[in-house]
Amino acid sequence: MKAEQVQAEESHGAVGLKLSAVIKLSNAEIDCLEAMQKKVKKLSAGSEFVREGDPYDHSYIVKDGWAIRFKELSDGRRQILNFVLPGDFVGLFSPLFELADHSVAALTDLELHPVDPASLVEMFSTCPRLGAAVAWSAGRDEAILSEQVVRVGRRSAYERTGHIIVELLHRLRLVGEAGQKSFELPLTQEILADTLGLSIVHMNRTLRRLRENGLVRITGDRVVIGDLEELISVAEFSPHYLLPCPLPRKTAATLSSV
Amino acid sequence: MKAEQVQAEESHGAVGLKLSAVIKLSNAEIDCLEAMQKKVKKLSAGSEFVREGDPYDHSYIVKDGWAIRFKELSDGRRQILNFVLPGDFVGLFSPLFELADHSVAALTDLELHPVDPASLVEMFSTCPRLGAAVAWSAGRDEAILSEQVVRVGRRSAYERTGHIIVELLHRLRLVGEAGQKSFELPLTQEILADTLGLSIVHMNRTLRRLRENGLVRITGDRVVIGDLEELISVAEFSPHYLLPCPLPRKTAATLSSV
DNA sequence: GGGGTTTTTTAACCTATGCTAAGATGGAAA
DNA sequence: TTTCCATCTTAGCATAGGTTAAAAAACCCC
Repeated sequence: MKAEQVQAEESHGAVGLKLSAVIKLSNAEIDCLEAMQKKVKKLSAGSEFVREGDPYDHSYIVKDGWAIRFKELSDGRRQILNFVLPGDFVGLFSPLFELADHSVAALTDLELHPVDPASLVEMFSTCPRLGAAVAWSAGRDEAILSEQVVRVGRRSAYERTGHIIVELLHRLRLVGEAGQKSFELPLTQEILADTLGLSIVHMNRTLRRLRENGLVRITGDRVVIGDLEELISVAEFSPHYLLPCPLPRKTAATLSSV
Repeated sequence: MKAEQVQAEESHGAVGLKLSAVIKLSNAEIDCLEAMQKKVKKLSAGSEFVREGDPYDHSYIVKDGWAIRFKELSDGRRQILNFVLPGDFVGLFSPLFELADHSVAALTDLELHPVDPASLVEMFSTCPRLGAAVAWSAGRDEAILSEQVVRVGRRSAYERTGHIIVELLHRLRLVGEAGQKSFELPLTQEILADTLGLSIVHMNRTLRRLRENGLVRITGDRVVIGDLEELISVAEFSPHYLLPCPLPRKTAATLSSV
Protein backbone atom coordinates (compact mmCIF):
# COMPACT_ATOMS: atom_id res chain seq x y z
CA MET A 1 0.00 0.00 0.00
CA LYS A 2 2.83 2.40 0.85
CA ALA A 3 4.57 1.73 -2.44
CA GLU A 4 1.36 2.31 -4.33
CA GLN A 5 0.77 5.60 -2.54
CA VAL A 6 4.20 6.88 -3.39
CA GLN A 7 3.87 5.93 -7.02
CA ALA A 8 0.52 7.66 -7.18
CA GLU A 9 2.04 10.83 -5.77
CA GLU A 10 4.82 10.79 -8.31
CA SER A 11 2.27 10.42 -11.07
CA HIS A 12 -0.02 13.24 -9.95
CA GLY A 13 -2.90 11.22 -8.72
CA ALA A 14 -4.66 8.19 -10.03
CA VAL A 15 -5.69 10.09 -13.13
CA GLY A 16 -2.06 10.96 -13.76
CA LEU A 17 -1.12 7.33 -13.46
CA LYS A 18 -3.78 6.37 -15.93
CA LEU A 19 -3.05 9.06 -18.50
CA SER A 20 0.70 8.63 -18.29
CA ALA A 21 0.16 5.12 -19.58
CA VAL A 22 -1.06 6.74 -22.79
CA ILE A 23 1.27 9.68 -23.24
CA LYS A 24 4.51 10.61 -21.57
CA LEU A 25 3.45 13.72 -19.67
CA SER A 26 5.47 16.87 -20.32
CA ASN A 27 5.97 19.46 -17.60
CA ALA A 28 3.34 21.73 -19.10
CA GLU A 29 0.90 18.85 -19.21
CA ILE A 30 1.65 17.95 -15.63
CA ASP A 31 0.96 21.53 -14.60
CA CYS A 32 -2.30 21.48 -16.49
CA LEU A 33 -3.31 18.22 -14.83
CA GLU A 34 -2.39 19.55 -11.42
CA ALA A 35 -4.40 22.70 -12.03
CA MET A 36 -7.49 20.57 -12.52
CA GLN A 37 -6.87 18.84 -9.20
CA LYS A 38 -6.69 21.90 -6.96
CA LYS A 39 -10.11 21.65 -5.37
CA VAL A 40 -11.24 18.61 -3.43
CA LYS A 41 -14.80 17.72 -2.54
CA LYS A 42 -15.45 15.01 0.01
CA LEU A 43 -18.58 12.90 0.06
CA SER A 44 -19.56 10.11 2.37
CA ALA A 45 -20.52 6.62 1.34
CA GLY A 46 -24.03 6.35 -0.02
CA SER A 47 -24.50 9.93 -1.12
CA GLU A 48 -26.08 10.31 -4.52
CA PHE A 49 -24.29 13.27 -6.01
CA VAL A 50 -25.71 13.18 -9.53
CA ARG A 51 -29.38 12.41 -9.92
CA GLU A 52 -31.06 11.39 -13.17
CA GLY A 53 -33.19 14.22 -14.51
CA ASP A 54 -31.50 16.94 -12.48
CA PRO A 55 -29.53 19.67 -14.18
CA TYR A 56 -25.85 18.97 -14.43
CA ASP A 57 -23.29 21.24 -12.92
CA HIS A 58 -19.74 19.98 -12.74
CA SER A 59 -17.55 17.34 -14.18
CA TYR A 60 -15.33 15.51 -11.70
CA ILE A 61 -12.14 13.56 -11.50
CA VAL A 62 -12.20 10.83 -8.85
CA LYS A 63 -9.27 11.18 -6.48
CA ASP A 64 -10.13 8.29 -4.22
CA GLY A 65 -12.98 5.87 -3.56
CA TRP A 66 -15.58 4.00 -5.58
CA ALA A 67 -18.88 5.13 -7.07
CA ILE A 68 -21.57 3.68 -9.32
CA ARG A 69 -23.35 5.11 -12.32
CA PHE A 70 -26.87 3.68 -12.49
CA LYS A 71 -30.47 3.98 -13.60
CA GLU A 72 -33.64 2.98 -11.82
CA LEU A 73 -37.06 1.90 -13.07
CA SER A 74 -40.24 3.02 -11.39
CA ASP A 75 -40.82 -0.32 -9.66
CA GLY A 76 -37.41 -0.26 -8.00
CA ARG A 77 -35.41 -2.34 -10.43
CA ARG A 78 -31.93 -0.86 -10.69
CA GLN A 79 -29.24 -1.34 -13.30
CA ILE A 80 -25.72 -0.26 -12.57
CA LEU A 81 -24.00 0.91 -15.73
CA ASN A 82 -20.43 0.96 -14.54
CA PHE A 83 -18.18 1.34 -11.56
CA VAL A 84 -16.33 4.62 -11.17
CA LEU A 85 -12.83 4.08 -9.81
CA PRO A 86 -9.97 6.36 -8.76
CA GLY A 87 -8.63 8.24 -11.75
CA ASP A 88 -11.94 8.09 -13.62
CA PHE A 89 -13.87 11.07 -14.95
CA VAL A 90 -17.51 11.59 -14.04
CA GLY A 91 -19.73 13.51 -16.43
CA LEU A 92 -16.98 14.64 -18.77
CA PHE A 93 -19.53 15.44 -21.46
CA SER A 94 -22.13 16.71 -19.06
CA PRO A 95 -21.63 20.40 -19.87
CA LEU A 96 -23.15 19.53 -23.25
CA PHE A 97 -26.36 18.27 -21.72
CA GLU A 98 -29.12 20.01 -19.90
CA LEU A 99 -30.06 17.14 -17.62
CA ALA A 100 -28.34 14.05 -16.28
CA ASP A 101 -29.45 10.86 -17.99
CA HIS A 102 -28.37 8.66 -15.08
CA SER A 103 -27.50 8.90 -11.41
CA VAL A 104 -24.16 8.58 -9.67
CA ALA A 105 -23.69 7.52 -6.06
CA ALA A 106 -20.69 7.05 -3.79
CA LEU A 107 -20.12 3.45 -2.72
CA THR A 108 -17.38 4.41 -0.30
CA ASP A 109 -16.34 7.72 1.15
CA LEU A 110 -15.26 9.64 -1.89
CA GLU A 111 -12.81 12.38 -2.79
CA LEU A 112 -13.54 14.25 -5.99
CA HIS A 113 -11.85 17.04 -7.89
CA PRO A 114 -14.56 19.27 -9.37
CA VAL A 115 -13.54 20.43 -12.82
CA ASP A 116 -15.31 23.36 -14.35
CA PRO A 117 -16.18 23.33 -18.05
CA ALA A 118 -14.10 26.38 -18.87
CA SER A 119 -10.86 24.83 -17.65
CA LEU A 120 -11.66 21.66 -19.56
CA VAL A 121 -12.12 23.58 -22.78
CA GLU A 122 -8.93 25.46 -22.08
CA MET A 123 -7.09 22.22 -21.44
CA PHE A 124 -8.17 20.84 -24.80
CA SER A 125 -6.85 23.88 -26.61
CA THR A 126 -3.63 24.54 -24.68
CA CYS A 127 -2.60 20.93 -24.11
CA PRO A 128 -4.00 19.02 -27.08
CA ARG A 129 -1.98 15.91 -26.37
CA LEU A 130 -3.34 15.82 -22.84
CA GLY A 131 -6.76 16.46 -24.34
CA ALA A 132 -6.27 13.46 -26.57
CA ALA A 133 -5.36 11.34 -23.57
CA VAL A 134 -8.51 12.49 -21.80
CA ALA A 135 -10.52 11.70 -24.92
CA TRP A 136 -8.85 8.28 -24.95
CA SER A 137 -10.11 7.80 -21.42
CA ALA A 138 -13.61 8.73 -22.54
CA GLY A 139 -13.38 6.29 -25.42
CA ARG A 140 -12.20 3.58 -23.07
CA ASP A 141 -15.17 4.25 -20.79
CA GLU A 142 -17.40 3.69 -23.76
CA ALA A 143 -15.59 0.45 -24.56
CA ILE A 144 -16.16 -0.65 -20.97
CA LEU A 145 -19.84 0.11 -21.37
CA SER A 146 -19.93 -1.92 -24.57
CA GLU A 147 -18.40 -4.85 -22.80
CA GLN A 148 -21.07 -4.43 -20.13
CA VAL A 149 -23.74 -4.81 -22.80
CA VAL A 150 -22.20 -8.08 -23.96
CA ARG A 151 -21.79 -9.32 -20.41
CA VAL A 152 -25.37 -8.73 -19.52
CA GLY A 153 -26.85 -9.60 -22.91
CA ARG A 154 -25.03 -12.74 -23.91
CA ARG A 155 -23.05 -14.26 -21.06
CA SER A 156 -24.27 -16.67 -18.38
CA ALA A 157 -24.31 -15.60 -14.75
CA TYR A 158 -21.13 -17.58 -14.12
CA GLU A 159 -19.32 -16.02 -17.08
CA ARG A 160 -20.55 -12.52 -16.24
CA THR A 161 -19.25 -12.71 -12.74
CA GLY A 162 -15.86 -14.00 -13.75
CA HIS A 163 -15.62 -11.42 -16.48
CA ILE A 164 -16.27 -8.39 -14.33
CA ILE A 165 -13.83 -9.55 -11.70
CA VAL A 166 -11.05 -9.76 -14.25
CA GLU A 167 -12.07 -6.40 -15.66
CA LEU A 168 -11.87 -4.78 -12.26
CA LEU A 169 -8.49 -6.39 -11.65
CA HIS A 170 -7.14 -4.79 -14.81
CA ARG A 171 -8.68 -1.38 -14.20
CA LEU A 172 -7.47 -1.22 -10.62
CA ARG A 173 -3.97 -2.35 -11.50
CA LEU A 174 -3.62 0.57 -13.89
CA VAL A 175 -4.13 3.02 -11.05
CA GLY A 176 -2.02 1.08 -8.57
CA GLU A 177 -4.92 -0.25 -6.53
CA ALA A 178 -4.66 -3.98 -7.16
CA GLY A 179 -2.06 -6.66 -6.62
CA GLN A 180 -1.36 -9.44 -9.08
CA LYS A 181 -4.40 -11.47 -8.12
CA SER A 182 -6.33 -9.60 -5.48
CA PHE A 183 -7.95 -6.29 -4.67
CA GLU A 184 -10.37 -4.53 -2.32
CA LEU A 185 -13.98 -4.80 -3.46
CA PRO A 186 -16.00 -2.38 -1.34
CA LEU A 187 -19.47 -3.51 -2.32
CA THR A 188 -22.28 -5.84 -1.38
CA GLN A 189 -23.63 -8.75 -3.35
CA GLU A 190 -26.71 -6.66 -4.02
CA ILE A 191 -24.57 -4.10 -5.85
CA LEU A 192 -22.88 -6.83 -7.84
CA ALA A 193 -26.28 -8.32 -8.70
CA ASP A 194 -27.56 -4.96 -9.93
CA THR A 195 -24.44 -4.59 -12.03
CA LEU A 196 -24.75 -7.98 -13.66
CA GLY A 197 -28.51 -8.00 -14.08
CA LEU A 198 -29.04 -10.88 -11.65
CA SER A 199 -31.13 -11.43 -8.52
CA ILE A 200 -29.33 -11.27 -5.19
CA VAL A 201 -29.97 -14.93 -4.56
CA HIS A 202 -28.57 -16.04 -7.87
CA MET A 203 -25.60 -13.73 -7.41
CA ASN A 204 -24.87 -15.55 -4.17
CA ARG A 205 -25.24 -18.98 -5.80
CA THR A 206 -22.89 -17.92 -8.57
CA LEU A 207 -20.23 -16.63 -6.20
CA ARG A 208 -20.45 -19.89 -4.28
CA ARG A 209 -19.87 -21.83 -7.47
CA LEU A 210 -16.83 -19.72 -8.33
CA ARG A 211 -15.51 -20.29 -4.82
CA GLU A 212 -16.16 -24.03 -4.91
CA ASN A 213 -14.34 -24.27 -8.22
CA GLY A 214 -11.35 -22.48 -6.72
CA LEU A 215 -11.53 -19.57 -9.13
CA VAL A 216 -12.40 -16.65 -6.87
CA ARG A 217 -12.81 -16.15 -3.17
CA ILE A 218 -14.52 -13.05 -1.79
CA THR A 219 -14.07 -12.51 1.93
CA GLY A 220 -15.29 -9.37 3.59
CA ASP A 221 -14.40 -6.75 1.05
CA ARG A 222 -11.42 -8.42 -0.51
CA VAL A 223 -11.29 -10.50 -3.70
CA VAL A 224 -8.62 -13.13 -4.11
CA ILE A 225 -8.37 -14.86 -7.45
CA GLY A 226 -7.45 -18.51 -7.09
CA ASP A 227 -6.87 -19.43 -10.71
CA LEU A 228 -6.57 -16.40 -12.94
CA GLU A 229 -5.87 -18.29 -16.14
CA GLU A 230 -8.91 -20.47 -15.73
CA LEU A 231 -11.04 -17.47 -14.81
CA ILE A 232 -9.95 -15.61 -17.93
CA SER A 233 -10.71 -18.65 -20.00
CA VAL A 234 -14.12 -19.30 -18.44
CA ALA A 235 -15.11 -15.66 -18.86
CA GLU A 236 -13.58 -15.43 -22.33
CA PHE A 237 -11.92 -12.25 -21.16
CA SER A 238 -9.75 -10.28 -23.50
CA PRO A 239 -8.11 -7.17 -22.06
CA HIS A 240 -7.60 -5.26 -25.28
CA TYR A 241 -10.53 -2.89 -24.68
CA LEU A 242 -8.90 -1.73 -21.46
CA LEU A 243 -5.29 -1.45 -22.45
CA PRO A 244 -3.57 1.87 -22.55
CA CYS A 245 -2.08 1.90 -26.01
CA PRO A 246 0.25 4.78 -26.59
CA LEU A 247 -1.41 7.10 -29.11
CA PRO A 248 -1.13 5.74 -32.64
CA ARG A 249 1.61 7.48 -34.58
CA LYS A 250 -0.69 9.10 -37.07
CA THR A 251 -2.81 10.65 -34.37
CA ALA A 252 0.18 11.94 -32.45
CA ALA A 253 1.48 13.57 -35.62
CA THR A 254 -1.85 15.20 -36.33
CA LEU A 255 -2.13 16.59 -32.85
CA SER A 256 1.38 17.91 -32.54
CA SER A 257 0.77 19.96 -35.68
CA VAL A 258 -1.83 22.02 -33.82
CA MET B 1 -40.38 10.47 -48.82
CA LYS B 2 -39.92 13.34 -51.22
CA ALA B 3 -40.51 15.94 -48.55
CA GLU B 4 -38.00 14.24 -46.28
CA GLN B 5 -35.40 14.18 -49.03
CA VAL B 6 -35.75 17.86 -49.68
CA GLN B 7 -35.50 18.73 -46.02
CA ALA B 8 -32.39 16.60 -45.70
CA GLU B 9 -30.80 18.42 -48.61
CA GLU B 10 -31.51 21.78 -47.09
CA SER B 11 -29.94 20.65 -43.86
CA HIS B 12 -26.78 19.23 -45.39
CA GLY B 13 -27.44 15.57 -44.92
CA ALA B 14 -28.84 13.57 -42.08
CA VAL B 15 -25.96 14.64 -39.88
CA GLY B 16 -26.78 18.27 -40.62
CA LEU B 17 -30.37 17.67 -39.62
CA LYS B 18 -29.27 16.09 -36.39
CA LEU B 19 -26.70 18.71 -35.42
CA SER B 20 -28.89 21.63 -36.37
CA ALA B 21 -31.27 20.46 -33.69
CA VAL B 22 -28.50 21.32 -31.22
CA ILE B 23 -27.01 24.50 -32.62
CA LYS B 24 -28.20 26.86 -35.30
CA LEU B 25 -25.54 26.30 -37.96
CA SER B 26 -23.69 29.35 -39.19
CA ASN B 27 -22.44 29.57 -42.76
CA ALA B 28 -18.90 28.78 -41.71
CA GLU B 29 -20.13 25.75 -39.82
CA ILE B 30 -22.17 24.59 -42.78
CA ASP B 31 -19.08 24.84 -44.96
CA CYS B 32 -17.10 22.85 -42.44
CA LEU B 33 -19.79 20.18 -42.31
CA GLU B 34 -19.98 20.04 -46.09
CA ALA B 35 -16.22 19.69 -46.32
CA MET B 36 -16.43 16.54 -44.25
CA GLN B 37 -19.02 15.10 -46.62
CA LYS B 38 -17.11 15.41 -49.87
CA LYS B 39 -16.11 11.79 -50.28
CA VAL B 40 -18.65 8.98 -50.46
CA LYS B 41 -17.94 5.31 -49.96
CA LYS B 42 -20.57 2.76 -50.93
CA LEU B 43 -20.88 -0.63 -49.31
CA SER B 44 -23.34 -3.38 -49.96
CA ALA B 45 -25.58 -4.98 -47.37
CA GLY B 46 -23.80 -7.50 -45.19
CA SER B 47 -20.28 -6.17 -45.55
CA GLU B 48 -18.33 -6.00 -42.33
CA PHE B 49 -16.30 -2.83 -42.69
CA VAL B 50 -14.81 -2.64 -39.20
CA ARG B 51 -13.62 -5.84 -37.60
CA GLU B 52 -12.86 -6.28 -33.92
CA GLY B 53 -9.13 -6.54 -33.36
CA ASP B 54 -8.15 -5.00 -36.68
CA PRO B 55 -6.32 -1.69 -36.81
CA TYR B 56 -8.62 1.28 -37.23
CA ASP B 57 -8.27 3.61 -40.13
CA HIS B 58 -11.09 6.08 -40.68
CA SER B 59 -13.99 7.60 -38.91
CA TYR B 60 -17.21 7.81 -40.90
CA ILE B 61 -20.41 9.75 -41.09
CA VAL B 62 -23.36 7.66 -42.27
CA LYS B 63 -25.05 9.28 -45.24
CA ASP B 64 -27.65 6.62 -45.83
CA GLY B 65 -28.52 3.11 -44.71
CA TRP B 66 -28.35 1.09 -41.50
CA ALA B 67 -25.44 -0.70 -39.81
CA ILE B 68 -24.83 -2.55 -36.56
CA ARG B 69 -22.01 -2.32 -34.06
CA PHE B 70 -21.51 -5.72 -32.44
CA LYS B 71 -19.27 -8.19 -30.67
CA GLU B 72 -19.07 -11.95 -30.98
CA LEU B 73 -18.04 -14.69 -28.59
CA SER B 74 -16.03 -17.67 -29.71
CA ASP B 75 -19.02 -20.03 -29.71
CA GLY B 76 -20.99 -17.84 -32.06
CA ARG B 77 -23.06 -15.86 -29.58
CA ARG B 78 -23.40 -12.32 -30.85
CA GLN B 79 -24.41 -9.14 -29.05
CA ILE B 80 -25.36 -6.10 -31.04
CA LEU B 81 -24.37 -2.95 -29.19
CA ASN B 82 -26.33 -0.40 -31.17
CA PHE B 83 -27.82 0.40 -34.51
CA VAL B 84 -26.04 2.95 -36.66
CA LEU B 85 -28.50 5.17 -38.52
CA PRO B 86 -28.20 7.94 -41.09
CA GLY B 87 -26.49 10.95 -39.56
CA ASP B 88 -24.57 8.88 -37.04
CA PHE B 89 -20.81 8.81 -36.61
CA VAL B 90 -18.87 5.56 -36.68
CA GLY B 91 -15.60 5.35 -34.81
CA LEU B 92 -15.36 9.02 -33.92
CA PHE B 93 -12.76 8.24 -31.24
CA SER B 94 -11.08 5.51 -33.20
CA PRO B 95 -8.00 7.56 -34.11
CA LEU B 96 -7.15 7.36 -30.42
CA PHE B 97 -7.08 3.58 -30.43
CA GLU B 98 -4.79 1.12 -32.04
CA LEU B 99 -7.35 -1.62 -32.62
CA ALA B 100 -11.10 -1.79 -32.97
CA ASP B 101 -12.83 -3.14 -29.89
CA HIS B 102 -15.93 -4.19 -31.81
CA SER B 103 -17.09 -4.89 -35.35
CA VAL B 104 -19.39 -2.88 -37.58
CA ALA B 105 -21.43 -4.34 -40.44
CA ALA B 106 -23.82 -2.90 -43.00
CA LEU B 107 -27.40 -4.10 -42.62
CA THR B 108 -28.51 -2.44 -45.84
CA ASP B 109 -26.59 -0.99 -48.72
CA LEU B 110 -24.69 1.83 -47.11
CA GLU B 111 -23.31 5.20 -48.07
CA LEU B 112 -20.57 6.56 -45.84
CA HIS B 113 -18.53 9.73 -45.74
CA PRO B 114 -15.00 8.83 -44.67
CA VAL B 115 -13.61 11.51 -42.37
CA ASP B 116 -9.91 11.64 -41.78
CA PRO B 117 -8.58 12.42 -38.32
CA ALA B 118 -6.77 15.58 -39.37
CA SER B 119 -9.92 17.26 -40.62
CA LEU B 120 -11.74 16.26 -37.46
CA VAL B 121 -9.07 17.86 -35.29
CA GLU B 122 -9.17 20.93 -37.50
CA MET B 123 -12.95 21.08 -37.21
CA PHE B 124 -12.74 21.06 -33.43
CA SER B 125 -10.32 23.98 -33.41
CA THR B 126 -11.78 26.13 -36.18
CA CYS B 127 -15.47 25.52 -35.48
CA PRO B 128 -15.66 24.88 -31.73
CA ARG B 129 -19.42 25.20 -31.59
CA LEU B 130 -19.75 22.59 -34.31
CA GLY B 131 -17.22 20.54 -32.40
CA ALA B 132 -19.41 20.82 -29.33
CA ALA B 133 -22.39 19.62 -31.32
CA VAL B 134 -20.38 16.64 -32.55
CA ALA B 135 -19.29 15.94 -28.98
CA TRP B 136 -22.95 16.18 -27.98
CA SER B 137 -23.68 13.51 -30.56
CA ALA B 138 -20.95 11.32 -29.07
CA GLY B 139 -22.38 11.85 -25.59
CA ARG B 140 -25.82 10.95 -26.85
CA ASP B 141 -24.44 7.75 -28.38
CA GLU B 142 -23.09 6.87 -24.96
CA ALA B 143 -26.48 7.61 -23.41
CA ILE B 144 -28.06 5.27 -25.96
CA LEU B 145 -25.57 2.60 -24.99
CA SER B 146 -26.42 3.13 -21.31
CA GLU B 147 -30.07 2.66 -22.06
CA GLN B 148 -29.14 -0.54 -23.89
CA VAL B 149 -27.50 -1.83 -20.71
CA VAL B 150 -30.69 -1.19 -18.76
CA ARG B 151 -32.84 -2.72 -21.45
CA VAL B 152 -30.88 -5.91 -21.56
CA GLY B 153 -30.04 -6.07 -17.87
CA ARG B 154 -33.31 -5.22 -16.17
CA ARG B 155 -36.24 -5.24 -18.56
CA SER B 156 -38.38 -8.21 -19.59
CA ALA B 157 -38.41 -9.37 -23.19
CA TYR B 158 -41.71 -7.63 -23.75
CA GLU B 159 -40.51 -4.36 -22.27
CA ARG B 160 -37.19 -4.51 -24.11
CA THR B 161 -38.85 -4.92 -27.44
CA GLY B 162 -41.31 -2.10 -26.91
CA HIS B 163 -38.54 0.11 -25.64
CA ILE B 164 -36.23 -0.24 -28.59
CA ILE B 165 -39.04 0.33 -31.05
CA VAL B 166 -39.87 3.65 -29.44
CA GLU B 167 -36.19 4.55 -29.30
CA LEU B 168 -35.80 3.87 -33.01
CA LEU B 169 -38.90 5.92 -33.74
CA HIS B 170 -37.36 8.89 -31.97
CA ARG B 171 -33.94 8.54 -33.49
CA LEU B 172 -35.30 8.16 -37.00
CA ARG B 173 -37.68 11.08 -36.67
CA LEU B 174 -34.78 13.36 -35.85
CA VAL B 175 -33.20 12.64 -39.22
CA GLY B 176 -36.45 12.72 -41.13
CA GLU B 177 -36.72 8.98 -41.64
CA ALA B 178 -39.82 8.14 -39.62
CA GLY B 179 -43.45 9.18 -39.67
CA GLN B 180 -45.50 9.81 -36.56
CA LYS B 181 -46.03 6.15 -35.80
CA SER B 182 -44.23 4.10 -38.39
CA PHE B 183 -40.85 3.56 -40.04
CA GLU B 184 -38.84 1.18 -42.18
CA LEU B 185 -37.07 -1.50 -40.18
CA PRO B 186 -34.63 -3.23 -42.50
CA LEU B 187 -33.68 -6.16 -40.31
CA THR B 188 -34.56 -9.73 -39.45
CA GLN B 189 -35.87 -11.07 -36.17
CA GLU B 190 -32.48 -12.66 -35.66
CA ILE B 191 -30.85 -9.22 -35.65
CA LEU B 192 -33.44 -7.92 -33.22
CA ALA B 193 -32.88 -10.95 -30.99
CA ASP B 194 -29.11 -10.36 -30.96
CA THR B 195 -29.76 -6.75 -30.07
CA LEU B 196 -32.04 -7.51 -27.18
CA GLY B 197 -30.18 -10.54 -25.82
CA LEU B 198 -32.98 -12.97 -26.65
CA SER B 199 -33.26 -16.21 -28.60
CA ILE B 200 -34.82 -16.01 -32.05
CA VAL B 201 -37.78 -18.08 -30.94
CA HIS B 202 -38.53 -15.91 -27.97
CA MET B 203 -38.10 -12.80 -30.08
CA ASN B 204 -40.80 -14.14 -32.35
CA ARG B 205 -43.11 -14.98 -29.44
CA THR B 206 -42.62 -11.50 -28.04
CA LEU B 207 -43.39 -9.76 -31.32
CA ARG B 208 -46.52 -11.86 -31.62
CA ARG B 209 -47.62 -10.75 -28.19
CA LEU B 210 -47.06 -7.09 -29.06
CA ARG B 211 -49.06 -7.62 -32.25
CA GLU B 212 -51.88 -9.43 -30.48
CA ASN B 213 -52.10 -6.63 -27.96
CA GLY B 214 -52.39 -4.11 -30.75
CA LEU B 215 -49.21 -2.27 -29.77
CA VAL B 216 -46.93 -2.89 -32.73
CA ARG B 217 -47.27 -4.59 -36.08
CA ILE B 218 -44.19 -5.50 -38.12
CA THR B 219 -44.91 -6.47 -41.70
CA GLY B 220 -42.14 -7.09 -44.15
CA ASP B 221 -39.68 -4.40 -43.22
CA ARG B 222 -42.10 -1.81 -41.93
CA VAL B 223 -43.08 -1.11 -38.32
CA VAL B 224 -46.46 0.38 -37.55
CA ILE B 225 -47.19 1.34 -33.99
CA GLY B 226 -50.79 0.71 -33.05
CA ASP B 227 -50.90 2.35 -29.65
CA LEU B 228 -47.92 4.57 -29.00
CA GLU B 229 -49.03 5.81 -25.59
CA GLU B 230 -49.54 2.31 -24.30
CA LEU B 231 -46.24 1.21 -25.79
CA ILE B 232 -44.37 4.03 -24.10
CA SER B 233 -46.05 3.18 -20.83
CA VAL B 234 -45.39 -0.56 -21.06
CA ALA B 235 -41.75 0.05 -21.94
CA GLU B 236 -41.38 2.84 -19.41
CA PHE B 237 -39.79 4.86 -22.13
CA SER B 238 -38.57 8.35 -21.44
CA PRO B 239 -37.06 10.22 -24.41
CA HIS B 240 -34.90 12.62 -22.49
CA TYR B 241 -31.67 10.75 -23.22
CA LEU B 242 -32.28 11.22 -26.95
CA LEU B 243 -33.50 14.75 -27.13
CA PRO B 244 -31.49 17.41 -28.82
CA CYS B 245 -31.27 20.09 -26.19
CA PRO B 246 -29.81 23.30 -27.44
CA LEU B 247 -26.44 23.73 -25.76
CA PRO B 248 -26.81 24.95 -22.19
CA ARG B 249 -26.16 28.67 -21.95
CA LYS B 250 -23.07 28.33 -19.79
CA THR B 251 -21.43 25.97 -22.22
CA ALA B 252 -22.23 28.13 -25.21
CA ALA B 253 -20.68 31.11 -23.44
CA THR B 254 -17.55 29.17 -22.60
CA LEU B 255 -17.12 27.98 -26.16
CA SER B 256 -17.72 31.26 -27.87
CA SER B 257 -14.92 32.75 -25.79
CA VAL B 258 -12.41 30.53 -27.57
C1' DG C 1 -20.61 -6.50 24.82
C1' DG C 2 -25.70 -6.43 23.71
C1' DG C 3 -29.39 -5.30 20.59
C1' DG C 4 -30.54 -3.97 16.11
C1' DT C 5 -29.62 -3.70 11.27
C1' DT C 6 -27.64 -5.18 7.13
C1' DT C 7 -25.71 -8.79 4.53
C1' DT C 8 -25.00 -13.50 3.38
C1' DT C 9 -26.50 -18.09 2.82
C1' DT C 10 -29.54 -21.93 1.92
C1' DA C 11 -33.78 -24.31 0.63
C1' DA C 12 -37.98 -25.04 -2.04
C1' DC C 13 -40.49 -23.84 -5.56
C1' DC C 14 -41.79 -21.17 -9.90
C1' DT C 15 -41.51 -18.91 -14.44
C1' DA C 16 -39.51 -16.47 -18.22
C1' DT C 17 -36.86 -17.63 -21.53
C1' DG C 18 -33.88 -21.08 -24.01
C1' DC C 19 -33.57 -25.15 -27.08
C1' DT C 20 -34.96 -28.56 -30.61
C1' DA C 21 -37.53 -29.62 -34.27
C1' DA C 22 -40.47 -29.12 -38.11
C1' DG C 23 -43.75 -27.01 -41.05
C1' DA C 24 -45.19 -22.59 -43.48
C1' DT C 25 -44.10 -18.54 -46.03
C1' DG C 26 -41.85 -15.66 -49.12
C1' DG C 27 -38.61 -13.86 -52.07
C1' DA C 28 -34.78 -14.62 -55.49
C1' DA C 29 -32.90 -17.01 -59.12
C1' DA C 30 -33.15 -19.80 -63.18
C1' DT D 1 -43.09 -21.99 -63.28
C1' DT D 2 -40.18 -24.53 -60.19
C1' DT D 3 -36.56 -24.75 -56.93
C1' DC D 4 -34.00 -23.10 -53.28
C1' DC D 5 -32.74 -20.72 -49.29
C1' DA D 6 -33.56 -17.63 -45.76
C1' DT D 7 -36.87 -16.23 -42.59
C1' DC D 8 -40.83 -16.74 -39.79
C1' DT D 9 -43.92 -19.33 -36.93
C1' DT D 10 -45.55 -22.69 -33.75
C1' DA D 11 -45.29 -26.60 -30.54
C1' DG D 12 -43.28 -29.19 -26.78
C1' DC D 13 -40.02 -29.66 -23.58
C1' DA D 14 -35.78 -28.14 -20.65
C1' DT D 15 -33.40 -25.05 -17.56
C1' DA D 16 -31.11 -20.89 -15.90
C1' DG D 17 -32.30 -17.82 -13.11
C1' DG D 18 -36.21 -15.48 -10.28
C1' DT D 19 -39.00 -15.42 -5.94
C1' DT D 20 -40.19 -16.16 -1.23
C1' DA D 21 -38.88 -17.19 3.16
C1' DA D 22 -36.08 -17.81 6.97
C1' DA D 23 -31.85 -18.84 9.45
C1' DA D 24 -26.98 -17.58 10.16
C1' DA D 25 -23.33 -14.40 10.11
C1' DA D 26 -21.33 -10.00 10.08
C1' DC D 27 -21.38 -5.41 11.18
C1' DC D 28 -22.71 -1.24 13.86
C1' DC D 29 -23.83 1.77 17.35
C1' DC D 30 -24.56 2.72 22.06
